[in-house]
Amino acid sequence: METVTDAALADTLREAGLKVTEPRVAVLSALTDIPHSDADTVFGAVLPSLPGTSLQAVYGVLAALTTAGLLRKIEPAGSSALYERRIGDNHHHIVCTECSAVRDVDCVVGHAPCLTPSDAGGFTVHTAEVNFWGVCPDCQSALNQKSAD
Amino acid sequence: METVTDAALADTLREAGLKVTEPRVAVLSALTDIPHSDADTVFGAVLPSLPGTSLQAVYGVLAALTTAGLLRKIEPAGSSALYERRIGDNHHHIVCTECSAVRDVDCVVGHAPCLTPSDAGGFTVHTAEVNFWGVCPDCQSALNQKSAD
DNA sequence: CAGTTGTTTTGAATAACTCAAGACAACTTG
DNA sequence: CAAGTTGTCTTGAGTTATTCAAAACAACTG
Repeated sequence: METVTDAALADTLREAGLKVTEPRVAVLSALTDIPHSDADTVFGAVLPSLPGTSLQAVYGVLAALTTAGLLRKIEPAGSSALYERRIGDNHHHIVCTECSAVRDVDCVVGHAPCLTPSDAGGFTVHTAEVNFWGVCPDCQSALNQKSAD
Repeated sequence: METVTDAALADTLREAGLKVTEPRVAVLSALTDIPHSDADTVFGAVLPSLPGTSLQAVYGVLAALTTAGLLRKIEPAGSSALYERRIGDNHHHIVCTECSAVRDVDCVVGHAPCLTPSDAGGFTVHTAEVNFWGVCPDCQSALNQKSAD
């Protein structure tokens, strides 16, 4: 089942004008399974299939794929850099303040007034980023349990 | 002129239930003059008036003041943590992608639909954060000049 | 299949930040 | 106004995420 996807991933890489290498396919595959992963998590995910890989290689691949537009890099305050394959739509993220879990949040379509600041102070605005902070369901349960004791 | 402000800053600290110390007053004063400064910049700003200060002391003061609610800590992707005194209003920031300069952006009052995500996926949303990315006037000029050559 | 270009490996270095223990100063109480 | 207590600052070292550089290596081109 991996192989099927791998061919598609290889095509994706080729279309982006990148050489197809094992580490790159592995990283893409890992991020397909576990989005919002940091470099170390990706490294851990690709290690079984690529025993000779190093963390630095993962950093290199992530940087290359991000530059090529295949990955999106997000850097929530307090966390290390996370990567995801979902690109092209400007969706947002919600981060759990308890466990740092990240989840995608769709932007309300055709309804993005925050993307145009009232006064940009002479800046030319290129992109807008929205991050939400809250508590994920799991941590809510945990907190409720604790307060119930 | 500093002394006048210092008394006010001391009061601010006292009102927040914090002990009034020279490093704290100096840090508050520095951030009044140069907002959106990182720890190192603050350190450089307070060093003349407090020759014996260390960077760690600044980190400690910044953390204490942030916890007390006197400072707001912002962590734009790619930059180190920045601090500002403007708190209480949830204004946003625009960061220059060229020089990392930061500027405040007022939120459109009573007009914050982005603060309520369409689907929070079970998360309890506490706060929303909006960051803009663009090019500051200075860097625009620099870029225009370059392309005109 | 050989060559070129670009990628990965290996090793080390950097920067931002944190932790811990003792010295010290600020507010409180008598 | 002096002494005590509490909390802050100083000093020093350590951690983590990330980046840099050079040599070994593999992928696409013709």
